[in-house]
Amino acid sequence: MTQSVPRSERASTPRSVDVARLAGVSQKTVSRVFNDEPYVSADVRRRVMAAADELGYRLNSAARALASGRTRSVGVVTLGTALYGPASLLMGIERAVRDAGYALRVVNTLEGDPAGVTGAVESLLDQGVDGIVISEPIDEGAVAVQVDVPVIVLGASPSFVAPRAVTAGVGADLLARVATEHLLDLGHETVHHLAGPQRWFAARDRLDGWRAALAARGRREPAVVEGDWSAASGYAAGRQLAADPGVTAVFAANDDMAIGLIRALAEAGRGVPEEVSVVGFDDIPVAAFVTPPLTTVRQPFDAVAQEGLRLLVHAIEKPEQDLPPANDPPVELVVRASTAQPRSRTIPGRDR
Amino acid sequence: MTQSVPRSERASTPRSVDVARLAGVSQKTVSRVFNDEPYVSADVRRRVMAAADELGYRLNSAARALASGRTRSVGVVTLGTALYGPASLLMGIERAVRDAGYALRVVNTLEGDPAGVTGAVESLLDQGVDGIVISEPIDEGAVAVQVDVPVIVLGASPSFVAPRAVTAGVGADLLARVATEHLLDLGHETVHHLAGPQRWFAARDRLDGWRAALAARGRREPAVVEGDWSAASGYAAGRQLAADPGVTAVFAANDDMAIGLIRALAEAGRGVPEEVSVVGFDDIPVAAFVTPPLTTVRQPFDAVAQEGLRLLVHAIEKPEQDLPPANDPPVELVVRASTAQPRSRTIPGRDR
DNA sequence: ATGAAAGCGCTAACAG
DNA sequence: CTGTTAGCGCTTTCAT
Repeated sequence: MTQSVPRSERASTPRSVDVARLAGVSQKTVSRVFNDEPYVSADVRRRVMAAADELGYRLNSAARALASGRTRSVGVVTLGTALYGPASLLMGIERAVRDAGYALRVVNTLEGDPAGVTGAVESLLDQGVDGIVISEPIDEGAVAVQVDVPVIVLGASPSFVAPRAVTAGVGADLLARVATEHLLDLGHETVHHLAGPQRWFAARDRLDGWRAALAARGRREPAVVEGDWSAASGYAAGRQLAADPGVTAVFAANDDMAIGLIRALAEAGRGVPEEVSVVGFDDIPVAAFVTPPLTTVRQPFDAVAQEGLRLLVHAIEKPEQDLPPANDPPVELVVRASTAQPRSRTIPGRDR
Repeated sequence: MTQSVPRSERASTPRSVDVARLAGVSQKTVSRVFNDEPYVSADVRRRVMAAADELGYRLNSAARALASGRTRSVGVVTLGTALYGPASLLMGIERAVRDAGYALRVVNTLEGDPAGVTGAVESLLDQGVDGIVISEPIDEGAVAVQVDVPVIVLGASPSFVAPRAVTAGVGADLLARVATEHLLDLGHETVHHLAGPQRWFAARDRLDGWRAALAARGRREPAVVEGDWSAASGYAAGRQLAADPGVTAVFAANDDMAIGLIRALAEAGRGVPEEVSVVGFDDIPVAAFVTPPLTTVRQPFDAVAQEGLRLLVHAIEKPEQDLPPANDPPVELVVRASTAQPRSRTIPGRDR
């Protein structure tokens, strides 16, 4: 006999057949109702829903995925840091994914992880996602996997390559350009740059924007100082920059570094903004409340996430169509008290 | 004829039968190899792996989940904020989940979301997770769903109820107690508290710890000022507290609020730490670099996540066994420059 | 507008 | 140590 109680208890959770039986319809009809398919009379739909409710029925996503070949989920590869930028983007992605009707699976790549992005993507593929978001990646060369689902890279330069991959930009270069121009507009001869780690695309973009702004006005390009995003590295850079009297304006690639920088400057007796102006990047929550309140650039994380997801979902659901045009997210410079005109400008008769 | 080409192209991805055929074994053996089951000869294992490699075979997780009844994934419900604390915890959870061999699915509950935690849990259940982590929840009353998988609540007081739910504590009350005692030890008569929003368990725990510390020494308990975690709310609270000359020490429930508070105090001419000592909570990355460097309490996010996951995995994999004892994560007070002895103590010919 | 039948690719249970 | 058989609960395809 094979009629015996199969697997475990069997008294378990209800399946669609149970609902069908109770509603007096076929199992397929239950499926139709739960998938919002057409050709189900309002009455039947109601009866099915009632039966499902009574039983506490829940669609089995594994069975659904197996039968349909789609998991209705997207995976995101993140850097695994609580840094304000990446964390904000992740939250934006979660929201956008959910709004699009997908579930979200997350895999981090720890810095220094040998498997890196490739390993993370692989793990997502094992899980069977319908699409992949790579958030703020660092440069590790191309991803060495055969990826057969659409991939979108958020916040990387378009040079990031992968099959079926598109890029949706934070446009950090533009933002960096705006920050640099603000300093130039105030009258500074040139602007120094406290860059992020150059393995990060996000850091490189900011460097590019800074460079472009200087070049556009024919200004001298000072040597770049590189930090690691941390306030501590900003502090170290600040000690170095404080020693150079030619430094009157610094654009830091993120707010944490800017804060460390300002502290080092202050300790060295070079007040901000009296002697040196500083612009940060991100507009972290405390930026308006540190001393001095930080002029910074705000990134539109939610907009970037939404935009990226729009493209990804399009690629998933309409594979044969071309991608819709990308919309550029808004740019915002928040001017506070850490930037001012250079001294030589405010007190004309030479420097003070 | 049913022999015609079924579903789509069929030239698609390889399945375990394909691997089996190529390796000259049965399909079940392939399954054995991929599940690291015993009783497979080294030779067969090698052949199977080689065949899988050649074909680019990947286990189909949906089929596996359907057949086994387990998804090998855990879901996490988070608050959807980039605040340092919650974001750090999330990263810790991701790591712990992956280390435990599970995949991670994430659902946020936006503050003010009508569906709330219940909706988030529901969505995780729809996705078919094996276990659920609820991270740093806010109080919405009990979760109104029939949950048939283990649930662990991170950073909530044990009063949070749900079927099969256990709590792994951040032990924020203990940490808050340490912070308060530090201030008392410095000689302050009492300590004011700038609390977080009381709907958050995390905020309540800190309040409790503060209260306990005062009570233990028989100190007067000043009125609590409540903020919303933001530096802006800390600033507002600071303006209020600055007006009260009796305030010589404040314990803020997080660093952001502490920073806003310090700014307001400074603007009101009440220097930190000369006139007022301030302790924060979290040790955010910039805490050491703001002015003055912030004395704060560091939460062991990774340890909490690991500990929580250990319990959850135990509950998933050995449902009939009792939970192992919980290990209390380490406590750390980071003393920097925002705290000092009160003036009245340092000036008179008394102490020192 | 509804139903019947046939898998989706894998693991479980039991033989050998 | 290895293979056989029977589903897991749903969607697909094709009838009706």
